[in-house]
Amino acid sequence: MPVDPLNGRKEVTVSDVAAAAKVSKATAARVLGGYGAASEAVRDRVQAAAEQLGYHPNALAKTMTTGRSNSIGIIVGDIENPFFAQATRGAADVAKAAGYDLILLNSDEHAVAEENAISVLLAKRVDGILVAPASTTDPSSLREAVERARPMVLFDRVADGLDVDTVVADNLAGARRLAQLLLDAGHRRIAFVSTIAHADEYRVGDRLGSSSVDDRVRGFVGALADAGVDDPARFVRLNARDGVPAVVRALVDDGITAIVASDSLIAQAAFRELRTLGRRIPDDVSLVAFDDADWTSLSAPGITVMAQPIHEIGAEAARLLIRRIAGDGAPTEHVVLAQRLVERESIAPPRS
Amino acid sequence: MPVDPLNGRKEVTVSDVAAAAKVSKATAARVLGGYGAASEAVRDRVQAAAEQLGYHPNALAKTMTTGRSNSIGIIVGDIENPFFAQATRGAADVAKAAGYDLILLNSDEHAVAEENAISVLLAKRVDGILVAPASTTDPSSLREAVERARPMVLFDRVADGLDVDTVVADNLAGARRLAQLLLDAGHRRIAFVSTIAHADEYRVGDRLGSSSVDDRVRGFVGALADAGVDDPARFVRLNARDGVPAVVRALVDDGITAIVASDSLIAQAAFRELRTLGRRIPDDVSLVAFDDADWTSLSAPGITVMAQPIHEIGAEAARLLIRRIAGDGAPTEHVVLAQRLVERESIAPPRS
DNA sequence: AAACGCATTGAGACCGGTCTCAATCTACGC
DNA sequence: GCGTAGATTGAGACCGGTCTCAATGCGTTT
Repeated sequence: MPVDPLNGRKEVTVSDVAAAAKVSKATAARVLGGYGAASEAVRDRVQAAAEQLGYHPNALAKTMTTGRSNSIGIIVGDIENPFFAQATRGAADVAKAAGYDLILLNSDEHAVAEENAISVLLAKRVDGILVAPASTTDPSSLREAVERARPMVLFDRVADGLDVDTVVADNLAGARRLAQLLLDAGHRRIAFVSTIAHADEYRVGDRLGSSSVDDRVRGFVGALADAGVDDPARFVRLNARDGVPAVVRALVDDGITAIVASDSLIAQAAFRELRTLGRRIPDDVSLVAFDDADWTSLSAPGITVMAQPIHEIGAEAARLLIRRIAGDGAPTEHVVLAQRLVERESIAPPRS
Repeated sequence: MPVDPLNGRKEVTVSDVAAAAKVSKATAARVLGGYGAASEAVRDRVQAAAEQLGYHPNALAKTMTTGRSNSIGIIVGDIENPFFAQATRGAADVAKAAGYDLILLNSDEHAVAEENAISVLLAKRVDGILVAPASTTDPSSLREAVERARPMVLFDRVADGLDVDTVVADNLAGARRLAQLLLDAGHRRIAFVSTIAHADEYRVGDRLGSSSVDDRVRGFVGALADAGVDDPARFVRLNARDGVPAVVRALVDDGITAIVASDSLIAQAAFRELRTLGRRIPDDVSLVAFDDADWTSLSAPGITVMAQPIHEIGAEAARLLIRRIAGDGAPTEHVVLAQRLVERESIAPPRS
């Protein structure tokens, strides 16, 4: 009867049950593990002994032999971010239905933390890994898992040069549509705001560090260019992490009449700053955003948003991963899910 | 050189490194595991071989021997709920700093799912478990972990009769204060709305299934009673899960002049319903709530809320758990963290 | 009773690391 | 050179389960 080092308490093993049931360890394991063959008499005896002794399986020992842990690792930027909480929930539900649990790690969108998370998960022999990559352009931290042939699926953003499955929302089309709404309302001075880090001011053709933001910017710029707006890239504001309020203030001072916020946190900060500046939405500045956060329907005015199928992104990523774990060797898939426009009251024609 | 069953790929073991470095398996393990003694020459040789062969540790094998997994299980109602996402983030940060990762499972506030989650976590030999219990009054699903002496800390709610550490917010005081604000504004017909399931209408002395809601109701009722309100229990509405809007409608029809929403989701539904009914906040109905959700500061009017220290609840729970894992045998602790009132514009005197 | 086929069972190896303790090595002091 | 003490090393057991295959048991047919 072994001793549990955490507290000296004993965990009952298959061997203990076997001895009590007067069968071999292998037979007891067959009964308790639910594989192989056992006579009804032996089975009853083993199960009675297991219940009597209080046997509980050790999943680690099982994994040691089978190589299967029934765990899936999931690495998100920050679980506190509603986007990741929802995607994680979607993934968790699909995983749970298939008999997997999730090991959760936050990367804070940093490559070092992401690489460390990958190592931890590989050491724990997870069956597969879901990642919202910290970087689209430098996926080096993800290569280890790929090289060790551990199934991996990326969600929300892709990683350039990595041949793995991906599940993202159609940010290009979503951004085009948001921009088009503003253009249709008569706006020409429309800004796009993101917090993403980028070395310089945005130029057409730049590849941004997050493909979801890159797609949004390209959709935005493309729609403006198609509408004949001169040099639309000058309306793109990146690196806003140090202060969305300041960026919004400068934009308003520059005569911007509409803002596309890359996510709901940015939109929230913009909303607050416009309120502070005494600028009315949408009379003075129209505001639209990605993601249908709760507040966007409760603010006055409600904000027109492009809602992502967040839950489904997580769920689909988990489905793909589980198929890979099961041995699916088909070519990699790149799923692009449609976004849904939610029109509210934050768009009006510019004041001119 | 073993074969990985997931894909036939080989993982390098300590034995492989030992052979390459011409030392025993035990010596190679000492170097790679960072324990015991090894000469500098041997150490260099082993590390070079490990790097050359691409050795990666197997955490499961280590746990088999040490009994320590460096994983903490966390069971929340629903990770998509901002409360749990934030608490989880708080826990994850403390855990990570102490060298632990989190295994996340959702209970959906169901005892069966919670019991299953406990079993999964125990099978995986997590070092400890954090739980937001599905039931305060029936903690049977949690007993297994306690009986098997696995460290456990409850957060957000307690479980009656379970001798484990707990971390909760001071909901009693928070509710008294919210109620007092409304009383001070002149309200006497104040309703408290919760979605919690309860067999009958609330009666003073009833023990509700979630201690956080129970505390809120008791604080609410207590404040009203102290203010001389006759039979305040009649203003408590439970079981609103099937339709906060209908509950709000009925309350308004009954001449209720103020509402205390037990959480921000309920407040949100009430806000929408009042808006739909054409009732102005706070002119017609004052509305206050627990939790400082984003939307409560962006709505018009902003909602006065009692903000919980959510992040800190998760973080403190993880700190207590890590102490227990480390062998702390002190009597159980019951931490009650203060809430913070955030006053906005949702309170006005009743119309009379 | 013997032969055959199938089901059941047990012995032993194995997963990949940690731990214990005796054997061996090394450095130092006399 | 010898003895001693401490450092280093290796052999083997062990964690708790799964897997393989030969041995055994059982039922049926000839």
